[in-house]
Amino acid sequence: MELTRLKGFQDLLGPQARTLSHVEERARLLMERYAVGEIRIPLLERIELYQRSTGETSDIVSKQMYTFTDRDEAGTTLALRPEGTPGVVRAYIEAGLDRSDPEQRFFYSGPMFRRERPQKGRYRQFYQFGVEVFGRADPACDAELLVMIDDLRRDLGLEFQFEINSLGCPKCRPAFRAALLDYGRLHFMELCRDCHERLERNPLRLLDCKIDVKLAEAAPKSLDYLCEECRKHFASVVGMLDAAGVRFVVNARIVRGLDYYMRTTFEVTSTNLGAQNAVVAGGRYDGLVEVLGGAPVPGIGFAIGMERLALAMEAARTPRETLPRVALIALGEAAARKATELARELRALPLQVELLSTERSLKAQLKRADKIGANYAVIIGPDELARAAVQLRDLGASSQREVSLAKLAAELGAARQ
RNA sequence: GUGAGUGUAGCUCAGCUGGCAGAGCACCGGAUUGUGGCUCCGGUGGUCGAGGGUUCAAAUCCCUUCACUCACCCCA
Repeated sequence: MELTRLKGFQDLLGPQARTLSHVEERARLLMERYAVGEIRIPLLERIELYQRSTGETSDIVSKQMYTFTDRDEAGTTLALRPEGTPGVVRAYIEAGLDRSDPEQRFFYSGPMFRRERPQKGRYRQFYQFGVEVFGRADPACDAELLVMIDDLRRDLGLEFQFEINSLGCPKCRPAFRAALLDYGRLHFMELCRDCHERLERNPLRLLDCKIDVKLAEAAPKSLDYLCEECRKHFASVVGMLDAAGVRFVVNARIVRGLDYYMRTTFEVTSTNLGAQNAVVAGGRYDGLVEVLGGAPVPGIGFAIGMERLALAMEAARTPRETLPRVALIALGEAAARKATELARELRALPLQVELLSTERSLKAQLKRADKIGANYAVIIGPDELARAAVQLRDLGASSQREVSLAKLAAELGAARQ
């Protein structure tokens, strides 16, 4: 086969697709309870949107975007969205909400694209479910988002580790950054090769080096450099999380790779996911709306890695209840007509009903019923048709009895319990 | 971009120092005229990832290449 799928792209069949949809359905339900409205935005944007917001130096913008030139005269460069936040902020400003009605909460759900080397839990097209809140600078908002994630976790029956940190604001971050830079230069000879690179590009990243763990742990911490307002904000968030019963740890090494984050940042991980174990990440980005040409409105948000969450679900083997499944077996043309009508009736109960191929033998159809995991087989042939009845077979118990057509729905309805 | 591992039937894999390509599962049929699973019998199914080389002979050895997987980087 030569027309195979692209590297890092995946086909999700049956159960896999189902798990992903299930996670999305639960998240959507939660959004309703948190009064968060939906936003649908394009998959394609001008490249400048990401250059300005995500940051030129970030790996995402500098080497992971799928870009191409449009066919217009100007030759506009377009990019498939590598993340959701910039597009949402753009739409928010474009709708004039930053001026007319700044306090807004949105969620989005859909595919993102990054051209990275794929590995477990990381794909070139991946699905994110994200929430963005605008116009709220108060710590209660930060805490509420984390509580929201904890609610989803509980609803899905999973265990997560929450880690939070504060990166400070434009007032206090420069001092921290400078201290980190000094530290890096002082210990330059002891740093790994990647860290030499990090020192140049993004000193904050020194903190999550996995090689020189001791060196990273001894490095200056942003929490020690917070200004008075940032310190109060962070303490407030911590207090609210405690009060709400969210279990978390403060981890001074949680930094985000994107330029726009400030103050509260967080990362939520799940064990047994392999190396790519971050299922949710986010933080506050108070300057971003302004950077993209809007009013100075604060913002905060997070994104859920949907397939990572789905992987965690599969690993936890969280069972889901499903409707009893009925295989409808018809023998002959007249019976098939009756079965078509019957299927509709049973589905309305509701039951999962699969009408099997009416051209195959009874034996073949029963075999098929077993294969698809049906709980019951309803058999209707010429004899049954004449008596206005069906054979109701319990495939688990291997028992079978004749039931009149009039009573079938009631019988199977009782089986739903 | 870097490193490691793996490519043999639809799936999981065996195949030793080179000598007739195999097993289990799955699929189809039969044993059973309209009764699944269990059992028994039979059957379909192969570019041994691809290309080149060594050899009387290559799935096996050598070279090249491609794909997949995991990890690094980075990130959801």
